[in-house]
Amino acid sequence: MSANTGSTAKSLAPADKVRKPHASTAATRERILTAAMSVFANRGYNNGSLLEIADRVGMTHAGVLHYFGSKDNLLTAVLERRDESGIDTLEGHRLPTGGALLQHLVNTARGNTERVGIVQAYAVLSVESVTENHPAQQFFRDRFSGLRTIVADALREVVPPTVPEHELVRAASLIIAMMDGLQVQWLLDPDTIDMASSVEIAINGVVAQLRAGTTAT
Amino acid sequence: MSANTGSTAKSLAPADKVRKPHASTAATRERILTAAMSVFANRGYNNGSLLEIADRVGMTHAGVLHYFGSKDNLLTAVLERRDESGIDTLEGHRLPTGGALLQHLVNTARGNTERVGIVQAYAVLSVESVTENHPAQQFFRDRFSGLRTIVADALREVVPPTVPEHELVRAASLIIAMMDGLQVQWLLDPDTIDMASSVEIAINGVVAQLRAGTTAT
DNA sequence: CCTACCGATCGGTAGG
DNA sequence: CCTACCGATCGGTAGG
Repeated sequence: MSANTGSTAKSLAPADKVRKPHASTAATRERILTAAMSVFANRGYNNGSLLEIADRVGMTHAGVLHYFGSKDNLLTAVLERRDESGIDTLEGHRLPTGGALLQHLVNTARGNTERVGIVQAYAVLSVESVTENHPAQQFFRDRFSGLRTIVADALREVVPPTVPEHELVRAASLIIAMMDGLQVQWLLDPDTIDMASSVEIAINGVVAQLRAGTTAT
Repeated sequence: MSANTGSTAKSLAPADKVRKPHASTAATRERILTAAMSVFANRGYNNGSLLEIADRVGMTHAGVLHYFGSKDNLLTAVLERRDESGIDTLEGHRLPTGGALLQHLVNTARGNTERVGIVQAYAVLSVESVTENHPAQQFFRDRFSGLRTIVADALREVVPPTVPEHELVRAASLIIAMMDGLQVQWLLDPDTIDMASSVEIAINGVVAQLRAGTTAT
């Protein structure tokens, strides 16, 4: 309502229409997304409230709904943001392949140590998604499926071509499972879990096992 | 209040007081616990309601509170029940050690395939516990800590004595993390994840790595 | 174990 | 982006 300016992206002809009504809708949406990510991380989706999110941004909960329509939509938007945890970068942006991707996973685990909020958001939301009628269920199903493919592809490049496909996929799911499970232990006990080196050791171990072809009982 | 008797364990003299008012307090508590486990599994703790639990048992939510005092207490009681998932048997009962315990883990993973409810309850509640002020936070911190010790002890028996303690604990945390993470992927995609054989392969891999002493970078 | 009730909170809508 | 409001739900208590 009041005469806000705040130009951010779109270049407008000087005195075009009403001369920038708000502090840029896009920027406000970003602030809401950041707050929402944090609240969902700390409380979970069901237990996190629009009021708490709104308070952090300095508006009412109706204001938040004005920007995202519903709580479900807000969650979806949070999950689809690309800037999140390193492991998420796996999907959107350009990604390394082969050994470089495996190294990227280790780097991600290391970097995640300084991103508790994001780690916790994904840990909490991914598991919460298995509950009834959770709006993020399909998102995480697809995400795990995509991750498995990417990691399996990377493994393929660093092991003998004789290793069968299903072993690559299984190894990939094990690596992803291990990273996710470690995050939970680390969140509960940050001092006794060393995510970075554990992930590194585990990945090296999986690769070594695949190379040795000793994956049977 | 009213004259309850409810003989279940304690042997009472035949015509002692009022002669069986209810269907045994202990039995009712059990029925509530079973319902609560199921509801918490399907909805999580915060989102699961006393009303839904009460409905399954056929009473009002006030009735449930009569037996457990508060929702928090009910959760605690659910978590402390011993009959749950195999991996929980790890704490209470007599347990195998060494290779037999590792085999027990594999059997547990296999058996869990037919206990979706229990698996989901532990998966959901353990991760939900990392959120703010969650009543089960200490429970799961202790649980992970205890599991790490038990698995590390088992590993010690099957690898060379030269393997340092901290590597055993790290390997233990990796095994536990992997099992937990796999459960989430399996819950979302039961057909593409083979928990039993994956766990078996992973444990064998960890042991092989420890024996080979190649756990470094 | 129920009826009755309370205060609190929640997501969403109207309507500007 | 707010005020004002709604219906729904929730955990817990009183008081039997």
